[in-house]
Amino acid sequence: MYQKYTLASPPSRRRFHPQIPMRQMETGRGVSAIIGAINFQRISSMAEHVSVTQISKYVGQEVTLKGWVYNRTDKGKLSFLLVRDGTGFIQCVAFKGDLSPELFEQISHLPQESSVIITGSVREDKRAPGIPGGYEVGIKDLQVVQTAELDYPMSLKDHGVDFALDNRHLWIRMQSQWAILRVRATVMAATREWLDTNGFTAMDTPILTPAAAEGTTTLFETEYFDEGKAYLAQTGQLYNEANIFAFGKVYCFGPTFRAEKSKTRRHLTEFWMLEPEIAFCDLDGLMEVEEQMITHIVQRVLRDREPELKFLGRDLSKLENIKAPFPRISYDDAAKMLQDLYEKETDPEKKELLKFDWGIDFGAPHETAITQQFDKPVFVYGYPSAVKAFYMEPWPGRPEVCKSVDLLAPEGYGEICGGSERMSSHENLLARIHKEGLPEDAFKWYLDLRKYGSVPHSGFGMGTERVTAWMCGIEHVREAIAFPRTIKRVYP
RNA sequence: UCCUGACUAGCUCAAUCGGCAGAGCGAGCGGCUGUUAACCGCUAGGUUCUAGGUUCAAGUCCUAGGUCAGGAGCCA
Repeated sequence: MYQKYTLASPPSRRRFHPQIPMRQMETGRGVSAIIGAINFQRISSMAEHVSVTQISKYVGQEVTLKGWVYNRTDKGKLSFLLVRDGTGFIQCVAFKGDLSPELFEQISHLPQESSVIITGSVREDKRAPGIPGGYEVGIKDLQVVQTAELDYPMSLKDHGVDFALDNRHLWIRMQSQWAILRVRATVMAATREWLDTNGFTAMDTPILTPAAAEGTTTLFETEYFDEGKAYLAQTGQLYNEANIFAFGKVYCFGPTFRAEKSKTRRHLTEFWMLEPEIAFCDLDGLMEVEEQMITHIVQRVLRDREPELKFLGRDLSKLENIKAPFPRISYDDAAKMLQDLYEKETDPEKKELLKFDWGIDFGAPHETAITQQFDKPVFVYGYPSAVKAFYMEPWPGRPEVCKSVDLLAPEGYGEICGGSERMSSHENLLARIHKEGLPEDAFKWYLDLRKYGSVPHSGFGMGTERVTAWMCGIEHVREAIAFPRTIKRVYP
């Protein structure tokens, strides 16, 4: 089952347009010309231009809003416009008695998505819908910049996934999608803010890379002049390991590409990954960094995006709780926990999904089962080396296990961060590269890092869309990025 | 790549055993001073994914193909 998208749209009527010369209206083919006309002339006698986010500061004052008609409801001598300006949604009310007959007629026939400049007085009114809502503007004047065409496709009520995504360029105007993408922006800003104020240097790592960094995943390939093939980066980590020996603590934050044919609600082929890397840092130190940073992100989203989260119906109490420290369990303990859960499960279908043997990686049902035992994100550390990347430091005294750690978000959101302490010995790394059958030449520079002042160091990757989806309580990561790229979609 | 399912009006969906193609929303026109996806009346809107087949008769049954979704695997 999949959640339907609820979208609002107004009744839309248009009988005449006073700002278009009659001569143009009368020509047969003139309709599209009329609709397409843009009027940006009459911007005089306007009050101060304010944004919807700031509207509470202007109660009792006359202001000007610039935005788009998101919805319209007519009620006799009243016309309610729900106007969005990019920063929020606010109700604007036209009362026939306050306006010229021509202007009221025009307002009460404005099509959805028409661009407008509105002047009016701000008042508090609990009935007024919007984000944040509770305020409305009594219209004194309204200028139509463009009367939108009548066939705006993102209509009211439910839309299927395919239709919504085909119209993603318009869908992002809708309240739910707008709210999600605002949260995303705040997640990203909070991430950078925490890192920048905690001694990290922002480094950009290459997007075009010579070969598979981890030697496992499928990569997007492209021609590279006379040098043969280049590949779109799946991680900046190896470069960041070089960067820390120059800058100590670094991070990269950019697009990442995975050509695997993953087809789930947690995967995109192009997503934005944050990757911090830290010198003189072991696995315990890494977990501290992760929990501090995640705590900061969650608390700042709560502070700055409460109206958006409330609109999305997010249970804020589930997020208010997210504060360091987070519980830490070993892979061994997680395996025991899964065994107990397996034995307790009575539903045969669910029982089958929980089946687990030491040595395998967690599947989605396993992650979900583990995180359901906690009301905070949980660290699972010490995975079997066989299921993790070649560069991870072996656990002292237990070579079959490595110093890796995944951070699993609650409520079934699963892995949001994956990291490890990196192998710091030249000898061990070289041996592992040989064992994996990786080309030693390609890793010469990476091996050099272990020769000239090697230190214990650690780092992790965080999936922006997964964190955003968790913050918003939405089902699928494709809504947590403006233009998602999935196995079946590169349009729009 | 594998498993499962869906495809009918612009959108979301109905259509009983194989028997006249339907509704809500959206669009157009009209009504209403507090609407929240308003409500009420009227109007327009269809190559039922494609190609074959069975049948007096196919949206419905059969075959092949297409598109999309959910899940698995892989990963952040």
